[in-house]
Amino acid sequence: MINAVKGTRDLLPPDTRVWNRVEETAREVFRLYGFEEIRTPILEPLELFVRSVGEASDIVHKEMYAFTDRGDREVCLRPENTAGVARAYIEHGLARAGGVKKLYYIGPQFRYERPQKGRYREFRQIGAEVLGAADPASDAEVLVMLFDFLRRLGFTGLTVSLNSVGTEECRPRYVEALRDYLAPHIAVLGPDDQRRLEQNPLRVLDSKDPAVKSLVSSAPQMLEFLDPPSAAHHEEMLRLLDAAGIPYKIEPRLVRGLDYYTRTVFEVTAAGLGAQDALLGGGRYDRLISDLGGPKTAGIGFAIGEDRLVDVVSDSFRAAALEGVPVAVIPLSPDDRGYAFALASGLRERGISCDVQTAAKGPGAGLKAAEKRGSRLAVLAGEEERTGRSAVVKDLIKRTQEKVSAESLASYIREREKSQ
RNA sequence: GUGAGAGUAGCUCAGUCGGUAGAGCAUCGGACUGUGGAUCCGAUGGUCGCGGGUUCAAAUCCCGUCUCUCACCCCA
Repeated sequence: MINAVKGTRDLLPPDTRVWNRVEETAREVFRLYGFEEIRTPILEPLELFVRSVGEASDIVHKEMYAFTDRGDREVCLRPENTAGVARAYIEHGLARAGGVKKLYYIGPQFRYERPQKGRYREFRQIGAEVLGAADPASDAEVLVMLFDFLRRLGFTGLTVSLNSVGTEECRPRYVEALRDYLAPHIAVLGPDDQRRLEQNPLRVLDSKDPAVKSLVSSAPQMLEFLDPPSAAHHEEMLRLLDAAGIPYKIEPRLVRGLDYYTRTVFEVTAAGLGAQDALLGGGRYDRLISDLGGPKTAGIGFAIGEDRLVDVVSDSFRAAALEGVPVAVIPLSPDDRGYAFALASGLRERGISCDVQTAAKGPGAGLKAAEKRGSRLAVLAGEEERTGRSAVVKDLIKRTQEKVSAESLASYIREREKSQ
C-alpha cells in the first residue's frame, strides 16, 4: 500500500466542508477590510528564506523541505508565506505603484519537522500582509480584522499577547542588558538555553524550563529599552486597540522565531491544541523588503495555522458547516429513472442539491442509502407519479410523506428545509 | 535531530505459557418485488506494518526498519 508522505495528510469529507467554510469566512472578512488575494509559488529559491527568515533560525537550519532540482537550482517548499509575498512585491515593482498594499493568502506550507499534535510537515496557513504602511494604525487594523474573523468563527474569550521587540537601533542595547542580567546565572541555564543565549538571546525569554522561567521573570524588559519612536508606535497602537475593544495583554517575554520582526509582535494561543498551542502569530517587519533588495518598505502581517484553527473551531461553526445534506431522489423502479432525473434537474436549477439513488435494489434500499447519507428528505417517483407529473416527498426523520405536483416540488422542499 | 508509547479484518479491539487468527460494528446476500432504521440467518473480509534472527513451531521472544501518536527542540 502506498501511504501519504510522513507528516502530510488527506483532508476528507465531511471535514473539508469545515475547511471550506473557514476559508470562505476569511475571504469575506478580508474583502471587507480591503484586502486582495495574492498567490505565490509553493516552490521558492532556498536563498529567499535564508535571507528573510534568518540563517540562525530553526526553520532554516533544520526545518527546510529543500532539494536540488534537475537544473541544479537550490529550491525548497515554502516554510511560510511572508517571504514569498515580499519577493513578489519586489519582483513586480508593486512599491512603485505607491500607497499601501493589503494582501492575503491561503495555502499550504512545509516544514521538515517531526510531526506531533497540531504540527505537520504540510500545514496550511491563512495570512494577511499590509505593505507600505509604517503607521501604528496598520498594526491595530490588522488585529481588529483578525478578531473580526475569529469572532465569526465563534471564538470567544481569546486574547492576543503583544510585545515590541524594538528596532535595530534599540534592540542591541536590550540584548546587552539581558546578557548582563543572565551572565551571573549561567549555571541555571540548560544546554538548550545556553545555546539560545549564544545564538538568539531573546529566545531565552520563552524557555519552558521552570528555573529559567522564574529567573527570566525579573529580567529587564524590552519595552523599557524602546527608543522614543518605537515607544510612541507601541503606545499609539495600544490606544487604538483600546478604542476598538480588542482584548490584549502585554507579554514582555513574547518573542518570535522569525528574525525579520521589528517593533510589534503578537500571538494568540488557544486551549485544546496540546503543546503546540499557538493558533496564530504575526508582527511588523519594517526591514524585510529592503533586506531582500527592495526599496525601504514597512510591513506588518500575521499567519493563522489553519489546521489548528479547524481543530478548535467552535462547535456551532462546525455544525453549521456540516449542515445541508442533499435531497435523495429515489426512482421506485428502473423504468422511473428518467423521470427521477428530470425531477432532479428541476431541483438543481433552483439551487437544491440532490442525488439520484439507483433503483436496482428497490425503494427500500434507496431509502436506506439516503438515510445513511444523512438526507432529511427523499423524493419518491414511481409510475403513478410519473404519469401524474407529481412526486412523493418523504420526511426521513418524521417518517411522514406528502404528494406534491412536480412544478411545486422545489418550493415545497424549500419550505420544508426552512422549517427544520 | 532527541525521547517515550503504539501498529492484528474497512473501523474499534481481544488473542493466556511460543502451538498455525477471533469478536463487535461496518459491508454484502437472504427472511422482505411501491417504502428505510428493529430482529434473525448466512457470507465476504488477514503479507498479524515490513525485513531478518532464535525455535520443531513466532501475532507472541530478539534485532533492524517504516509509519502513527505524544512530548522535547522550534513553531502555525
